[in-house]
Amino acid sequence: MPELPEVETVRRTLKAHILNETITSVELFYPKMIHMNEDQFKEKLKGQTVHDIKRMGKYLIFVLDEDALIIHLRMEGKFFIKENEEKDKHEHVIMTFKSGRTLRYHDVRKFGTFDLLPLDQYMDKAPLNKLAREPKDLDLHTFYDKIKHKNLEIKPCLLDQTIISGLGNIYVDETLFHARIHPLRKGKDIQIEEAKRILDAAEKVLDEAVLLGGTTIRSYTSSLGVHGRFQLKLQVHMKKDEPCPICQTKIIKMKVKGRGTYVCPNCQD
DNA sequence: AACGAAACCTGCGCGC
DNA sequence: TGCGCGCAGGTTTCGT
Repeated sequence: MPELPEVETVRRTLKAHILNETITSVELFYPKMIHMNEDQFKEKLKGQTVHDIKRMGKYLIFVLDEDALIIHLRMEGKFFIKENEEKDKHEHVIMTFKSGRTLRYHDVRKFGTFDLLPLDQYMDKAPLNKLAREPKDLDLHTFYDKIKHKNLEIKPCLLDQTIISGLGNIYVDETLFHARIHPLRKGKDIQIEEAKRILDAAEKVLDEAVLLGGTTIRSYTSSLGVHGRFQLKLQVHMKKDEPCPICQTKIIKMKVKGRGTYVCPNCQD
């Protein structure tokens, strides 16, 4: 669920709360989510201070003294800041700071990932080295060159973070609706003018969603208690059988490469 | 190389 | 009430 706007919202909220905090200890309850030795992970983090929190696509980057902690929330990852409270069943990483406060990583599905890499290397290694730019920074021709030979449908192209970053299932549906492009169109059949419409629509959709604090579709609490409001602006996603806001045709739900996909069969072609 | 499918997980809502 | 099943979805891994 967290796509670029939700991750950006988490970034801003987290930064306001834990900037300049120094890590005194780390507890790890699901070691599979880090991609290194558990003891090394804890030892390296200990003593480092959070100097900045950045974001690239859907990744959060904690800038520490020596290392970058690169976090992907995947489907359901979220953070909470607590004092001494008891550990929740779904908290998999707990960082304790000098102030006594703790940062809890909570993830029911356990899909999230943490990677710790030296500051001078993290851009050149997985998971960030192949990440594409996000819509506002992506050059039209760079984007067009990556899709123009693809036999793959445009929707999965847009979900591919090495082609364009930041979009997930919700915002791809919204982007294609605004661009008036059907999700089943092949990448190679997209004209450059249409590619421009897609980039413009993606930028606009993401910008507005960031302004509204992202989308909260699930009923349970979001990261740090922040609730987004963009769900109120969704045009097609989750709108099966409702009238298209432009032409009143019923929105249909279909599967595209296994993903639930909402489309106005009249506006998008 | 390029694509498809399965895997990673858990909770929820459904039909029976 | 309880059970099994499909579904949800971002990304990696494995297979073709």
